[in-house]
Amino acid sequence: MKLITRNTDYALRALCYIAKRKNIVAVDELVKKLGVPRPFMRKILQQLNKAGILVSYKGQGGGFRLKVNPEKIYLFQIMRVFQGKVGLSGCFLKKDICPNKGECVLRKKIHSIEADVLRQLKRVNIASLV
Amino acid sequence: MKLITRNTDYALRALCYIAKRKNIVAVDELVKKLGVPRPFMRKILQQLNKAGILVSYKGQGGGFRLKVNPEKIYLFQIMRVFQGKVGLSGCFLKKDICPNKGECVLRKKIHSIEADVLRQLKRVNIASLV
DNA sequence: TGTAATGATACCATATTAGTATCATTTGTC
DNA sequence: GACAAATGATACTAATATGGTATCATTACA
Ligand code: FES
Ligand code: FES
Repeated sequence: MKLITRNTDYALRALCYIAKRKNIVAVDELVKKLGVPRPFMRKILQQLNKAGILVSYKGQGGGFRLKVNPEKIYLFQIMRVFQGKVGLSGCFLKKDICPNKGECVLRKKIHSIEADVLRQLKRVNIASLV
Repeated sequence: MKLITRNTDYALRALCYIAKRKNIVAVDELVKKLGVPRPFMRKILQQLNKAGILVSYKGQGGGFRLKVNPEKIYLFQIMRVFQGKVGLSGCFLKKDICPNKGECVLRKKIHSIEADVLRQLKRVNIASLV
């Protein structure tokens, strides 16, 4: 079981690098510095752009920069982009139409743990990683 | 992203049921009560048996019972049986031989979050779910 | 207008998860 | 002892998620 997948991890490193450089950074530079396969890196950056975390510039001299301050980009956000929402572990029984949902202790406990994990992930920002 | 997979979930429910019944329970009974596919349920129970969480009895009147008190069976253990260790999200860069390992802030942060998740998972026992 | 960059999209490979099928072994009951 | 009722072991299949490639379109600077 892993909390963080590869694309989240790469994304984090890319963001950290871009945050340090404080400038527009092109894919090629990131690829060289981080050793991630170029097409994969491109895809990841494009996703971050779509998610509103990066801003992209096309054409010569183009690349990516952070859209907001690194203090305002949270681990939580990045994970959501690449790994979807946390907390989908609903009732698997009876095709998710469990009548028991309201009182189920298991469900409640798991939810509270998930909530706690989220709270932590929301506290880690890119600035704190640089 | 889901913290808990299906087999962990089924296992938990099965364990809760067995804990309540305080008796030897056969697969057929669990299948009827929980609505989980029979062969899948069997596989799960066998894994729990191997993991030392259940004890099995063969032959007529056979089935499964808890090996230890439900207070001493933790969510953490069950997850480990079906989902492996938590915390494998090491450095994906450079084929896991990152020279940077010692000082990497990202790594440290993630580790501390993982440790926290584990701490919580270790606190939830089957008795508290029944 | 050429070229250096990203955008969009479709595709492929591998791993993990979810589930099935089958036969062997043990054990209580007649 | 024979038989049936249970689990043990193991191998297989299907679906989904992850990790990654390939290709062409679009934009914008020089
Ligand atoms: S049994 Fe359905 S939500 Fe818990
Ligand atoms: S960069 Fe390798 S462990 Fe963080």
